[in-house]
Amino acid sequence: MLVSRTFGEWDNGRYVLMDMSKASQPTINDVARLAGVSKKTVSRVINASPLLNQDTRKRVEQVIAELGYIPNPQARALALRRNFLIGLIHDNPNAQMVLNVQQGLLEVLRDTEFELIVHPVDRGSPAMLEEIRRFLERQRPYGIMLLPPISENDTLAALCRELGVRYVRMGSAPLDEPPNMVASNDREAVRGAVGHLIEAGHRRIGLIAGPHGFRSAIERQHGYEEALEAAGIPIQRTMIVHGDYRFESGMRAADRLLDHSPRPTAVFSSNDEMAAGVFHVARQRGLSVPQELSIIGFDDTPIASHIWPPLTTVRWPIATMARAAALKLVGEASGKGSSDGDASLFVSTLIRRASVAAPGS
Amino acid sequence: MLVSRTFGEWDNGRYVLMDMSKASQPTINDVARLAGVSKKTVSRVINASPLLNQDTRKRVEQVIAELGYIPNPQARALALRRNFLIGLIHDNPNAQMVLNVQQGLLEVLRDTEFELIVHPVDRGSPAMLEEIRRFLERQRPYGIMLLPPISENDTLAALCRELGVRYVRMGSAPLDEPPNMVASNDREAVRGAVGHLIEAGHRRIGLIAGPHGFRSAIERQHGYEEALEAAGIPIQRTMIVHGDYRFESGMRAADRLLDHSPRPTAVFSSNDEMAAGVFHVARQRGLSVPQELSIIGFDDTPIASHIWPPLTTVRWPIATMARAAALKLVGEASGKGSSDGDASLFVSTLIRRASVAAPGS
DNA sequence: TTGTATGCGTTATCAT
DNA sequence: ATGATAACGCATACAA
Repeated sequence: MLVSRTFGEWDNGRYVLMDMSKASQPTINDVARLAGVSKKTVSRVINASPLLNQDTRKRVEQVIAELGYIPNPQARALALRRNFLIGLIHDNPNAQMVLNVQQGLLEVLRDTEFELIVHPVDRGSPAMLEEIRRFLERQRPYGIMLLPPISENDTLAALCRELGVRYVRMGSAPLDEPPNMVASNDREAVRGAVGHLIEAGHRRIGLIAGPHGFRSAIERQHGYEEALEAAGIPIQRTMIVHGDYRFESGMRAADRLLDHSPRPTAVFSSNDEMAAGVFHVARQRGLSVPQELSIIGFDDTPIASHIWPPLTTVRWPIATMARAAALKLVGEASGKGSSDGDASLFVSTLIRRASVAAPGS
Repeated sequence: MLVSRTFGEWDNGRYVLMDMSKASQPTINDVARLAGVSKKTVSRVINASPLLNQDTRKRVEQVIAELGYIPNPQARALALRRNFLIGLIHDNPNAQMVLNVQQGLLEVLRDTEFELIVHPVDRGSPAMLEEIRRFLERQRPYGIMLLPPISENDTLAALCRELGVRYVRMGSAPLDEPPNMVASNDREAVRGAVGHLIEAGHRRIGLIAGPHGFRSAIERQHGYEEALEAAGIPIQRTMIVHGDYRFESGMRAADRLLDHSPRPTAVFSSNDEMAAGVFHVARQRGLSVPQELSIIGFDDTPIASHIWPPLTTVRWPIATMARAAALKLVGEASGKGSSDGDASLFVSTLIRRASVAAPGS
């Protein structure tokens, strides 16, 4: 059958459009017929083939515009044997971070033919890897972005390579080859933050570390330890308490730390949410921040600036990292030059607010 | 050509698998040949056709399992002339809400063949509608979810209907037919919250309203007014200040309200973030919360429980609403019964914490 | 109950 | 420079 299914028809040697109100979208066939060329020529126009007569190109483009023709992504994907989907796989680190990543990713993906499909998973579930494998095998995304903490899972990265799926891992330290990674320098950032406390005169500085097994937790703890060592302050194990990155664990950890005597005059918390827990405990104990207790957090989430007093914290350039990751994933494919897409290491900065002061000030 | 491209080949009357390491995925053809049936029969198995010999079904299923065969979604979409994509369109209300929605949506979509593709837009941009139209015409998603505040845009809803795209709007009040809507009862919820303040003895209650033109802002303001009226308290225009749902605007609004004399003894803020701004201003002025100033917020974002004192606020069941929305969108198509999918009205609840007390207590 | 032929909208091959 | 024809992987109409 040579006549388009619904969109138009030949009438007396002339192609006549149907009423478009309910008709399905125009296809490449409709364009071809109206322009009086073959499908392949239209395809060439769409894909910006260089060898093409300027006149025919213009004519075809005109018809495309008139019809409002849009190529069908599914058909394209089938013919090209590759699609234009970027997957975002994460296990709910924190809302602000996930959203910042989505924003950064989409800034690059916008104006390309790529779409972002989000796929949260449940770390902890033993079936997680199988679940991700099914997702990858089914959708065969063009590439995927892995967020911490599951980005630290080397087995997962191996799975991607096995399946031939492009991937970029986001993390607190370089944990893969540059093309497959965007990393912040958590260790150095924390070293600077704790150094800031030391400069302010603090010597008894508590650490609320992240959960065991998290790369970010390890890096940040190392940063803390390096800062103390550099200042010649001995590291006391009792001044290090682990939390799970959640508010309540921050409260528990603060309680443990503040039970010491002499008590610490400052606390570095490995993220803002736990730092907020420290604020609570300080208030319950009648300790004024920052006069009697200085606090620094990590992440610069909204809570850091909304809490009282505003929290000094470490900000890492999440959106920037996400943009870089997107460029690594679709850089060539989308024509967007990877001018700065080669960057894979990003510096975090200390945001100084009101939660730090000299001890006993 | 009758022989599979890469996956296996006929050898001496027997179908032999190739080395799978680098081969592309098995297709329906491979399954058909290995099982000794036609493609159509395999297709019937996949789509759970009722008229099918149990033996052949089992045999085919076995082969499918052995091969790890997964139907290609793009090919399916092309043949079925409909895909399995659900779009989430929003203009970044707040991170927690977007993420909660995603979570609720995906809870339903999990185990179905649907995937979620997120598409933030820029309200304010005059090209927004055209941008969304392009997205819809290109991807032709099976359905889309619209988040406030753009969900309130009737032109957008009309666009969906014009394009024949299923949609569900999420909002602060019923703004569409039940099948196309999930709504919370903001007005009633705020009435209750402000009623709570009145019961505690407050008579001078300030309102920080949301931005003009937002349905949620209007509903919440109505709730405030209804509560005052019910208690016979005259509504003073000077006790109502508009913000833009952001922290800083909450501070500005609080400054305006607290400049009054006599000053209000309580403030209802139309969201938590602005309420946090009120906390800041109160602290700057040396006003203790809740003794000298009671505060209630809206949303129950993490900040509400992390701030000091913990904020009394209104929690609306976002994830539940998102689940209901997902059921409305894919209910029949996914086989998931719409047992409670018919619900389109959801009740919010007042979460009582420590930011409310009797005036002057 | 199962198979054959054909279509979905696009791109690739190989002509011309 | 352009076109005819055959994929791509799956589903439907119609036979058998």
